[in-house]
Amino acid sequence: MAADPTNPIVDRELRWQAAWKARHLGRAVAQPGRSKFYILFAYPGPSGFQHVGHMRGFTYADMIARYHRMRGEAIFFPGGTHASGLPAITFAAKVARRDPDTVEELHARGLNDADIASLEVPEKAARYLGNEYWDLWERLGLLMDRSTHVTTIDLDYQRFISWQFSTLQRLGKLVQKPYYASYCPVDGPVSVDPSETDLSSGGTAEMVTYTLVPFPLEDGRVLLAATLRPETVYGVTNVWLPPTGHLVEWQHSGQRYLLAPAGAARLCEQAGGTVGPAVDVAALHGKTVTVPLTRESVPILPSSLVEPSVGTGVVMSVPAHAPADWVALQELPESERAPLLPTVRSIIEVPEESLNPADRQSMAGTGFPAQKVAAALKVSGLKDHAALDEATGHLYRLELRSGRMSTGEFRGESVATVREKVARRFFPEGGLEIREFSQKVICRCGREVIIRRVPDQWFLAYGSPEWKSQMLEASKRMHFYPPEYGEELSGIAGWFEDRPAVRRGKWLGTPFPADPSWVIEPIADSTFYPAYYVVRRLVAEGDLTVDDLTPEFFDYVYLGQGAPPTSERKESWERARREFLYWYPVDINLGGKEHKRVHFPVFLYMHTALLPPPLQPRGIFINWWITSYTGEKLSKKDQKGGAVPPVDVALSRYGADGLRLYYALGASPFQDVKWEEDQCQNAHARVEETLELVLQTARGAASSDDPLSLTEHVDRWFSAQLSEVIHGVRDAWDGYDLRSAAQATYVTLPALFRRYRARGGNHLPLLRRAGEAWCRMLVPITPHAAEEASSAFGESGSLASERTFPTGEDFPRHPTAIAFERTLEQAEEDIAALLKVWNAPPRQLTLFVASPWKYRAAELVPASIRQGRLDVKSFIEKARADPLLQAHLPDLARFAGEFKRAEEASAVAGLTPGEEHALFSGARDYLSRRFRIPEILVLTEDDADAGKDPKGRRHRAHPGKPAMLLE
RNA sequence: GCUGGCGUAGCCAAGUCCGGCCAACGGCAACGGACUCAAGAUCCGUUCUCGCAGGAGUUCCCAGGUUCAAAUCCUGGCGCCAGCACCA
Repeated sequence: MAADPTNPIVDRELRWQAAWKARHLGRAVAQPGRSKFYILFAYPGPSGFQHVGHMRGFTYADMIARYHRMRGEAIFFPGGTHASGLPAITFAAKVARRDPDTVEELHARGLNDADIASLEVPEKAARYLGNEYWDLWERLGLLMDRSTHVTTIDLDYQRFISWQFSTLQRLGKLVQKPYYASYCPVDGPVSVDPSETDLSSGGTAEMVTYTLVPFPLEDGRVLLAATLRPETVYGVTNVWLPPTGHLVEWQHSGQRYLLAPAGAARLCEQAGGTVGPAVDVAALHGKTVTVPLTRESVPILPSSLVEPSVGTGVVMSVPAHAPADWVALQELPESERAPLLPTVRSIIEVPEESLNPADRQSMAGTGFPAQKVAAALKVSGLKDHAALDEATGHLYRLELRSGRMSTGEFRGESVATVREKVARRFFPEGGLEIREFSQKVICRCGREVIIRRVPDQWFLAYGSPEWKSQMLEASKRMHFYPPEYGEELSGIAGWFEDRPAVRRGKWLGTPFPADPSWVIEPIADSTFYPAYYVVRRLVAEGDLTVDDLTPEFFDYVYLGQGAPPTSERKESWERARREFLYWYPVDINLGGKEHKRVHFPVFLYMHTALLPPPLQPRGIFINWWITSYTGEKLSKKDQKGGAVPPVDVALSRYGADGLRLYYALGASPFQDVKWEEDQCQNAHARVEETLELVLQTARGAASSDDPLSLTEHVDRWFSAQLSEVIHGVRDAWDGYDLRSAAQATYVTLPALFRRYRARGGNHLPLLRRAGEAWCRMLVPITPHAAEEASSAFGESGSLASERTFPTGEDFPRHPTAIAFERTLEQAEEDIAALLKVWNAPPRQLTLFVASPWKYRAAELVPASIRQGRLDVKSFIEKARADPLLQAHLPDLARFAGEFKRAEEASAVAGLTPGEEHALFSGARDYLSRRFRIPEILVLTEDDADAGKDPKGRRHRAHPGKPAMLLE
């Protein structure tokens, strides 16, 4: 990736990045006796070029790491790429077919045709992209340790994964059982997912599982119907077969079943058995079969509703509850229909009160449920597929959600629970099912993808109650950002089941140690890797070799079992063990919200299985996404509402600091943000402004460690505010409240400096100290600007990034100064309000400070508050006893109500009349400038006479709230 | 359907856990002003309604409820988004 050094922003940032590198700031150095901080983000899969959305989380990780570094902790911030599975293969395939966008990107990055051709090899593509990612991270200013860089297809990583799986197997975390996998007869296992890496069509297909229901004929053969609603067997009136064509015999466990050829072929793949002779359907029409459970005899009838390619091509008819069956029944000739009608019966009831208004409409009228729904949705006949499907789906959901059986042995129980119980009755030795895709799935090779039973699939036993509770137990001791995720996790654990751990087929990954014909799947091999980063660094530095990475080595390093093999390896092995114990556990694992359901739970599962409690992870941080205007997760192709620039373009426009501030300031991390380039532009401008403002404070006095002695009000106020803001920023960082930290540092502080200047403040040593603190506060979010500012202060010997974060302790606090200033601010608001309704340009403003007796009265207010309100009676009592107030009793009654508000101001401020007068007198120039009022007078209520105040406004004055006269 | 999340002024987005300090942080955009020959940048101000005196009225998806007091708590409704299994 070519960064353009002629761009001044880029140039500045490259310079500081080089400086960090020269001082090895990203390098993880264990410092025994000092606390450490291990943070990582879920490594990305090398599936293409990264965009501004990906960088959001990565940048948060760096901000947090940088803050911890400034708290004096040793930092471990590694990174890698996850090439296992399909991403690299997908990318290599795009290169191989010379996808125009991909080729253009590669050319733009300076690759020639030969380079591009080499990327057709997935492993090479993965390594190339991995390096690109790292370059990009460094350009963003992330201070990471590049010696940890690993790709999951590296040999050493595979050694590690191999150990992980042998160990899991030893611990009994792997179990073998049958599994139904999508499978191409030519290419073997394929993945059915919307990205269609393996497919030419059908990526959105879902796997549908039908229950099989046996209907014995008199001759012993069994018609095999397929259904999604086995509980409706109690309402069967007949069996449907296609009008023409043939069925085949399927012989399985000693039975002769009859079903359509497509279904028989599927069952052979999924359950075994063999296909026997064909049988013409016409020979079956009119015969009778026995309904299971009810033992009734019902006829076999032809109907065009049967689709031979779906299910078994045999359908059990339940006219009362299946709209299609009802309609088919109506379309039968009268001679066949008449005898059937009396047998139609409802077997499921939906209580009236569980219907919502829409349901109620569809279930209006009389008749059977299927009849009513078909009528409500205006189903015109069997050919009216759209309406029929809708009617079927509607009734299916309604009865599943709220229906109860009204007949049979499960009478009164809910449909949802009865469904499975009934299915088990048909085949006591274990239910027969047939699985198929909801739409045709075609492999890249052109063959149709089928579902095949894999009898000996290995699973990770996440469903195991002990393992599950171990995992949840560990999660209770963790910190989650946002905290709600902790709660959510126990919900996720509720449905988390065993997951396939390995598979056969073409994808990248580590061979399964127990049987190398399997490859370990990509989630299982990407959740314990934080442990490997520690070792990887030592391999990269040459302290360890790939040959060292034996199972015994990992037992020794991670589990503390065994001993180094030879005396010359002893030291290296021991060092690896020490480093691991130093850096572990993981303090924060950060990832996008897509990882909530799989990656993070498995990350915890793996750690609880393999490591003792003290080494369990301490925290998980989840960031939401940058989305496009349509609310979709952002991708480069989705550019509605404005083009999304590639990261390097965004970097040259807004700088790394601009982007970083955008991420931090735009929204809380726990919220999707719509991509708006204006916001970036603004963030960039704000960085430059802030830098400029900091640089201004650099001029003047030299640095000094002496305590500041402040005598002027504005200086005291400024110092006190700084102390408050800095403490607030520290608190925000401690809670990883990035947005508040950013807002205080880049919005509140600049405003504070401006007001200080506007109020005439110019205490150089104070400004100097404030500027130095500010520089360091800029480091976590905008590190390049921070270095630039810091160097302007002439601080040498160290970089801002290696200093400590300000504590605010060296700014004297003056609580009353803040309250005084607030009094002034309140007066400013009042003046502004007056000016708003004042037409002419103002000539003069007179401020009247309240009479001393009002201050005295205000002091009595707090003692007279009853249930949050001023109790006027007791207030007057108290005043009556005070000599100063006796003369003003009538006024007191009039002002009592208003005192409530005015009291707040003066009680906080602790103002005396003299102080208030001095405060406003001192602010005359400032107010005059700010409001463009030529003349400002400050009088007291008592020393003004009626001639100066004809409307008597001066009597509105309260302590802390002067009366005003605008002329 | 299940599970989770969300609905705040023109747009983005804080606040909601722990009710009052909220006409509601911040940003964008727009408008006015300063500066300028001009534009841009920058700075100041305004942007729910009304008001020639610092005030009043009406707001935080909708409808109820609790409370002296609700964007915030409770009940019901409407609407939007994501994940749902091998896909990292």
